[in-house]
Amino acid sequence: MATGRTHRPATRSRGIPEATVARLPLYLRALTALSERSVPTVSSEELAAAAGVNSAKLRKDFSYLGSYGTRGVGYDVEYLVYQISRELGLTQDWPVVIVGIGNLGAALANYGGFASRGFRVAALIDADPAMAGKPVAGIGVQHTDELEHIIESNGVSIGVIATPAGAAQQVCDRLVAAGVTSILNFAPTVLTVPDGVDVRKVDLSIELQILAFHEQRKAGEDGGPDGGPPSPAARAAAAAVTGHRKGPDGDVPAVMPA
Amino acid sequence: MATGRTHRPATRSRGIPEATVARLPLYLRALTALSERSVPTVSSEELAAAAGVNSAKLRKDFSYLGSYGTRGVGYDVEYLVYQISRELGLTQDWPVVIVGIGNLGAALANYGGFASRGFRVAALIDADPAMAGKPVAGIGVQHTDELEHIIESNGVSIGVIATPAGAAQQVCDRLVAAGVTSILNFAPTVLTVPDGVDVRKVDLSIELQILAFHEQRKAGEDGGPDGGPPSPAARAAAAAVTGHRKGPDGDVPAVMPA
DNA sequence: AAATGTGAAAGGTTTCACAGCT
DNA sequence: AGCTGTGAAACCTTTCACATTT
Repeated sequence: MATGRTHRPATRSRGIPEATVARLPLYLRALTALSERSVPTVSSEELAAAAGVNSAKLRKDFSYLGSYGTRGVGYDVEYLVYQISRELGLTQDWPVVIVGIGNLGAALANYGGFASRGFRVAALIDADPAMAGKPVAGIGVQHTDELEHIIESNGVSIGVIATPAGAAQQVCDRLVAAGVTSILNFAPTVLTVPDGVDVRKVDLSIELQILAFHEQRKAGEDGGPDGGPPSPAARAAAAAVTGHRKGPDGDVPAVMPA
Repeated sequence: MATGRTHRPATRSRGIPEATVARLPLYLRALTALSERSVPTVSSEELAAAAGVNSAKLRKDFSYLGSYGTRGVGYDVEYLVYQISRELGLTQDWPVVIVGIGNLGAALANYGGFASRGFRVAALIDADPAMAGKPVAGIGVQHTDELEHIIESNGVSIGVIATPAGAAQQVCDRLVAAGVTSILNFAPTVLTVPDGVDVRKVDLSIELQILAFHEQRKAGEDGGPDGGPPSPAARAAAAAVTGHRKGPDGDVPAVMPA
């Protein structure tokens, strides 16, 4: 127990696969661009190319939403924009709070992608009293003390955490207690949340590490049959190598009590 | 043709599944924290809890790396830190360039996660001549003209794109032409790259949209058996609703010519 | 003729459950 | 007794290929 969950089993009622849901925003973006050029219809082949996927996948994805295309013709751009927006819940607008207005928080606040498309930055919150009142992206920063009040009076259900790792779990707990049920976490920590709360994580150093893995493989590729078995040899020797780096991952690591 | 690729088929030689690779950094972070507390060994159960996964998955993941545990005991923390670091290629250091030193680029430059663990910010690059020479995170910003020179003279193989969407493909092309083979893309655009180049994408608005989808489902859940079939009804009516929003996704959308 | 929508096959990932080692 | 390592089962995702519709 106590481990909580991580995703959701899948989706309820209409059962759209999670992998499909994750691609809908991609399609929507490509469609929006087409819509602005007043392109009336698009084939699965064209749209797939614009979204960076293959057409069979796209058609399968759309088939979960319903039959919105016309055989021999393609998809009506405006209609699809509407259907996907609705499916994603973007026809209503979602007030969002951003907690932690450091470099990253400020960047997020200024990011246009929030403002357009259904999301509205309802408040910026920071623990530093010196930040209070300062305008960032045209919005005054409020102190953490106000957190519960802000969430409740604005009916916020989506929170963005851009604090140092050490503060993230605390902030998360307060957000959840105040009624937030979806969290986008930029802090390099595993958040523990009750059932029914969704967490998505964006982690820069993880992405870089994945790239490094593949990069290493590429390098080894022309170097002959190296990169072979890990050779479970000198344990003692290896153990000595490690040595503590201070500040393991940018901020306080704060691993679960568990 | 022209569509390029997106991931890699899987992995070469040792064949570690992609899903496992994506979790190694998570394990590494948890292990590093344990290492700092001088915890000598850890069970799959404990480590899994700290990393936010279940223990069967963790054991399966580790089994692809080799047999690094001791039955009845658990895993040696230091030894595992070393093995995972090595597997991820973090025992060498990777010079990285960040292109686009706006709000986000500056946040990335200041993010400690880069500096620690094998990544070194070799240069910050921006197209704005007014930025040139300004120190950000203790590093002087250089002009885009220098890009090729910087890449080549530093042997950079990993690039981070934090430019507006409209500039991203151009920057990407130049990075690739200069020798970069791994790209972390923060711009909300699909990048087209030649085979052999890896791209990973971090997209704030996509993450938010996925959260909104689930959030919407939650709301419908107590409202009875609503959120039912999409009801493929009035197309004309729906199409009228859309209407262009200016600035579709924060920045110039720049969809592929394709 | 062109392009969708979809069963069925193939491939990948997670979970189970237990044999095997310490 | 305790915990790892792993085949086998269950599940999810992608791709194939083609019947169906306009």
